[in-house]
Amino acid sequence: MSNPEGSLSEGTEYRSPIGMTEDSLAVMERNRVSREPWDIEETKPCVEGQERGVYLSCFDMLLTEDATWLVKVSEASPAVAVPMYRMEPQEEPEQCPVIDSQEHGLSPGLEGQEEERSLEQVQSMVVGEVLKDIETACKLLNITPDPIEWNTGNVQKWLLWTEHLYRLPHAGKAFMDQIGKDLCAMSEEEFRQRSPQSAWMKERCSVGDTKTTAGEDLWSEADSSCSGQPIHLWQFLRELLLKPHSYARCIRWLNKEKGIFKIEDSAHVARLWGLRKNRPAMNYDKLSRSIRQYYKKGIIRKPDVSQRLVYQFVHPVCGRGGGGDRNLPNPEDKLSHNALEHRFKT
DNA sequence: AAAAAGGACGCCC
DNA sequence: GGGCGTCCTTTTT
Repeated sequence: MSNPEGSLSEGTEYRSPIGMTEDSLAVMERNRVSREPWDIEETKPCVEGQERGVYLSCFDMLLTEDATWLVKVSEASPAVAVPMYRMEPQEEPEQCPVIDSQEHGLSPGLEGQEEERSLEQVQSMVVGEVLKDIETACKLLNITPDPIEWNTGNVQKWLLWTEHLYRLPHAGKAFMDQIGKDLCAMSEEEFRQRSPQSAWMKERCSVGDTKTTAGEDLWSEADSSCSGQPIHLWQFLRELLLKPHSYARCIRWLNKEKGIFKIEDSAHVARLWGLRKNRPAMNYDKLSRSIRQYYKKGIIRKPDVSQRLVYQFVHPVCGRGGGGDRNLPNPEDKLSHNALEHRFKT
């Protein structure tokens, strides 16, 4: 039984089972690469960087911001609280309750425990994905993932990358001649003093209005719509597929290499598409009609063995992150990606 | 019942 | 004209 048409008024937020809005999820998800979630062990070296506190790092820009969003959401829905101080990967998550049920006047039942687990998973995902992003960025920049080893050139590279990624004002001069060790030793206050403009930008991102489409806007900015063109449905689907820890519940790869994906929750995907296009009456019937238009154009097709809600990108293309997450020819995408690589690899 | 397929028409860029 | 969004009928799962 799907959502009756038109029942979702404009601006209505989809609330996931764990109590987070789509917007907050979307913000969490920005700029990540498309590797599978849950495997955070491999990026352990980066955790050291976090502990040392590289304040103008991807970690800071993403993690602190994400954590703030998480907290904001938790404030809006008291049933779910994600304390900021619990963002580190836990060695024994079972013993580290995320929800302080006493503080929030809730008695921990089976449902509560399940929510706790979900939240722990979300936290691990956020941390894991951020760490992966850092690792990926470092690979792309050809620098070590451990900031303590960065020389001045590495630091400037990282700054340039971060500024570009988050559209921050140029802050490189403020950190001229700084080596990674300096950055790691820097307190947040020192960082703010050194680059008040960037600090302000960060603040502004954190204080977004969760009730509006702020999250959506930020998300859009960082994704397909940065070209200025209205997003295509196939691009949107790809975006969702690239963010499995957010959207795997509604759409996921069956065979990433072949571009085969399954829509697990047609109503949800349609709702997201409707939100993105500001079409509150969007439903799967209409969305699927648009997908079927792609058959003739050779963009999406039904897989050889046709299954309900399973489609296939006709031209899966491997891309960034080495995970084969590019699925369609997109000249603009490719250009910008190549330009980025060229710009930062030197 | 939900999904799939595709025709038809309208709207907006 | 392209890319949907909407509505529709028929067929399949």
